[in-house]
Amino acid sequence: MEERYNPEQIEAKWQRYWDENSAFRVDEDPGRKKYYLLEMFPYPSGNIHIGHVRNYTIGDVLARYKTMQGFNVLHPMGWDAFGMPAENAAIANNTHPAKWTYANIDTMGRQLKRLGLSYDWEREIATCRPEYYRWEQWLFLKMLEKGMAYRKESYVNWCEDCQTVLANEQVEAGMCWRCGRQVVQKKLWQWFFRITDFAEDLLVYCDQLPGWPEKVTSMQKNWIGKSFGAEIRFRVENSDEIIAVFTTRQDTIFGATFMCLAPEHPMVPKLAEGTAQESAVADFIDKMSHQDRSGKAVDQYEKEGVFTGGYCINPLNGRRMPVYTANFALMGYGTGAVMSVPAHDQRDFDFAKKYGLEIVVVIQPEGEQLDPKTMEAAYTDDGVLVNSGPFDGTPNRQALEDIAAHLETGGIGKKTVSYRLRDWGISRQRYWGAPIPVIHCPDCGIVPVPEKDLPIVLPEDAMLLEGGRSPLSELPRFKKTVCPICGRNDARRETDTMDTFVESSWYFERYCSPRCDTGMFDPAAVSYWMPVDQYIGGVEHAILHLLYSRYFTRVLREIGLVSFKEPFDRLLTQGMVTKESVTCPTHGYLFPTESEKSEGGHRCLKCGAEVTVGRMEKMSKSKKNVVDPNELMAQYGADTTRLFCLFAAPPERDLEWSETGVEGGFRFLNRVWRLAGDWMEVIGSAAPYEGSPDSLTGDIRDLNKKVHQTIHKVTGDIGDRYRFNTAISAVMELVNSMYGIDPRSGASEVAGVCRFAMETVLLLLAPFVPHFSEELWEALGKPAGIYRQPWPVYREDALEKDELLIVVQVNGKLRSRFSIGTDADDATIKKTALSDERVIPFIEGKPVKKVIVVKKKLVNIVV
RNA sequence: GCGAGAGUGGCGGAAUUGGUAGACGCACUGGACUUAGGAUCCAGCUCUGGCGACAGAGUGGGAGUUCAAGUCUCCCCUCUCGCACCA
Repeated sequence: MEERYNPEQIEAKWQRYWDENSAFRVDEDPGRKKYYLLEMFPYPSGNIHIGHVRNYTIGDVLARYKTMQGFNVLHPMGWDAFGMPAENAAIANNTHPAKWTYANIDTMGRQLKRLGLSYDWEREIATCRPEYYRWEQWLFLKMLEKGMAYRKESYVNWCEDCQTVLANEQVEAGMCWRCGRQVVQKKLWQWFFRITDFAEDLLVYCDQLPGWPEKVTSMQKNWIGKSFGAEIRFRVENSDEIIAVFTTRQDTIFGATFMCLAPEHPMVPKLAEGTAQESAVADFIDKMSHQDRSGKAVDQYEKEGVFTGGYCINPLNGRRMPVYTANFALMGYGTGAVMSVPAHDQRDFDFAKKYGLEIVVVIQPEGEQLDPKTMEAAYTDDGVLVNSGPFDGTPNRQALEDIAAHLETGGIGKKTVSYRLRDWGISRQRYWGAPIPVIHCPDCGIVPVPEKDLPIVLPEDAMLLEGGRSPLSELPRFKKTVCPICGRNDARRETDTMDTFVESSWYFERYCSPRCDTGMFDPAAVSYWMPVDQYIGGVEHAILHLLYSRYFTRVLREIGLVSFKEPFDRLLTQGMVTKESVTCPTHGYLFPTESEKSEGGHRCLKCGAEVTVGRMEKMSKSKKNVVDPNELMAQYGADTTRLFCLFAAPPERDLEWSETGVEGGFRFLNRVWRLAGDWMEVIGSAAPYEGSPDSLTGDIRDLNKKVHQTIHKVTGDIGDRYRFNTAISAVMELVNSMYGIDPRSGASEVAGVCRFAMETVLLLLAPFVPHFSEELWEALGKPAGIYRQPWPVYREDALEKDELLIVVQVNGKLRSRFSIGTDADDATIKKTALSDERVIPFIEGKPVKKVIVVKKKLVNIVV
């Protein structure tokens, strides 16, 4: 073996070896237990970043570990290749999204291979290829047939910059999730998936995902947003029209003094028609359509509204309630109509104060007398009903039930539940996506593309129009088509494409049979591999991607293609990678090289001002705190890069990047390398010691035990707990104790135990630093392929301690400790403790009240 | 406001079931080897007092349960993340 550890050379060598031997190729094998390990596939943005490195390294450790444990491990990789960044890049560089995407796939594929990840590259997929999205189009047709996909005209979130519709999930705080521009409302015909049909099922099963972080399931539950209440019908005065409201507080209905409708509510213009309010209402509606009415900006908007000119009647007390349209009423929740109870709802209270509307108290708290004239805020807690006719005196919790029942018998309303979840709008007025396979015929209307005509291929030679608009609607050879039903030749092909979240909602099933050309996947392959045993990715996908994937699995089940309900058995959400940022008061974020440490702190090299160092922030180009994995791998190699990502923090926590920490990892590998070199002469030809520890003595006996204990510890840390940081530190400890051993000394078993220790270190390190382990494994004279070696097994009898270390406490305080033979009984231990010379001064002259002996561990003397 | 998580040395983090707080690593300090060391090896490293053996304090703060609490219970503080005019 080489004297010096040269990662560049050995990493290239073993990557070539794995590649040439298709080392990680797998097939279905009913005789072996399968394990499907999946990391969230990347968007081919151009370069891998450190977050990818962390994500894929965590997955690779588990994949390699499971392989060594004897599982048939499916570990695939592919590309989430459709989407807007490709279009943006195409505009910026005057190229084509396809060209840009395929070039990036090529580059990033090489970078991932440079990390030594154990993927079955023969299963690589890219969602922008017709072979892939053709089956998505096929599924769309199935969903259309089953009524799971439908078209409706509706208000949608529209981004002026991106010239496209955004799903609710893609609106963050009222802004476009990609460009940050304020979202406006626009009415368009859109395709939807009926995800709300599964709202209850998706919610219920959140509690049956024990392998998921609670954080994620609770976010999903929150997103689905189930609330219990009642739907109540209010009659419009002098009309047959009915306005239905959804409320969770039907107990306060006698206190409802007015009503608020969302500006988009269809009743608003009807009520205003012919009244003095007509133009004021029209102005308000117009104003609201330009205003951001969700998210953060909301705090800044005062509650405002306009009287519509109409009234409705409170069905329980006949009160004449003015109907307003108000900015805080949302068309997207409940029925878009709110029965306003100012005394018991803060929003309604504010609104009533502003517009001088009446406040009627209907719930009195115990021992207090609320007076509408002096109230400064709504009273939202429990109490007893007043001013509520027959319900006076009822506790409000009880009244919730009673009033709901009363409404139901009177045919005025019913108990109901409302979900926050909306149907999934999937239409995108974008080019770089999977075309929606339908045809618009002037005679036949919406016509599904016949299955035999799939795929509808996205023309890859069309260039984007100015502003990034989709060329599809202006490309006659795509748009113009013949109606498959009536044969009219002026039918129009749908030019919207699908949301990219559609592709990522089933890719994990495609991996099971990625080249299947008879369906979305081969059912036998899917039934062997699915569900995914372990899924790993960023928490940023906690709602969107994971909820859609769960939904799609239900769709596939409904259609009869799969028999399971949940796609991902266990989920690990890894933390992000952070690094300290440097900020200058005038120049903003600085690269590390743009500031200098000097007396009195760090200074900006541009202006000399004192800079702020040390805030840990997510790595990003704009914060100038990124670490380039390519540079790291060039400097230290893939193994060190992997090692640090695993060692610095447990997977689910944020990882603080530290340059000196990386060097520490590199130092450790060098330390093992040197030790192997030192020992090689002695252990190179020795047989590993496999016997019982009983025939060993002294240091070498201790070492042998330490090796077994380390196997035990590392196996538990990787397999049960996913604590790679402590697994690595256990191996470091073992290596440290190996440094204290002279393999050339003493007993005849020394060489064998040392050989065993070294082999074990390499096997335990194999999932973490695979190239390094392969190289030294080979240097030990072993055949290449440590990745397929069985995982080491510990001997139970070697885990037992030779001596017990007993801790002695007096009144719970540590006072002494002593070693004693393992056969010592509690009485002996107690006696030894009581006569311990360091214990005596603390118990002398005091009566011993009680002595607690914890088996083989501790004595506590209470005086 | 609602939901989730976190708070331990100078730093990242250990402590798996209530039982030795600070494993492992980084930084720092000292020593060895060396022409030299930013290489390597050995040692030290929570705080306070003491030359020292030792003693006292100590896991965000406060109470409690217990022979024993970083760990369990209650209250409070701080931070991070998610959702939020949700009727």
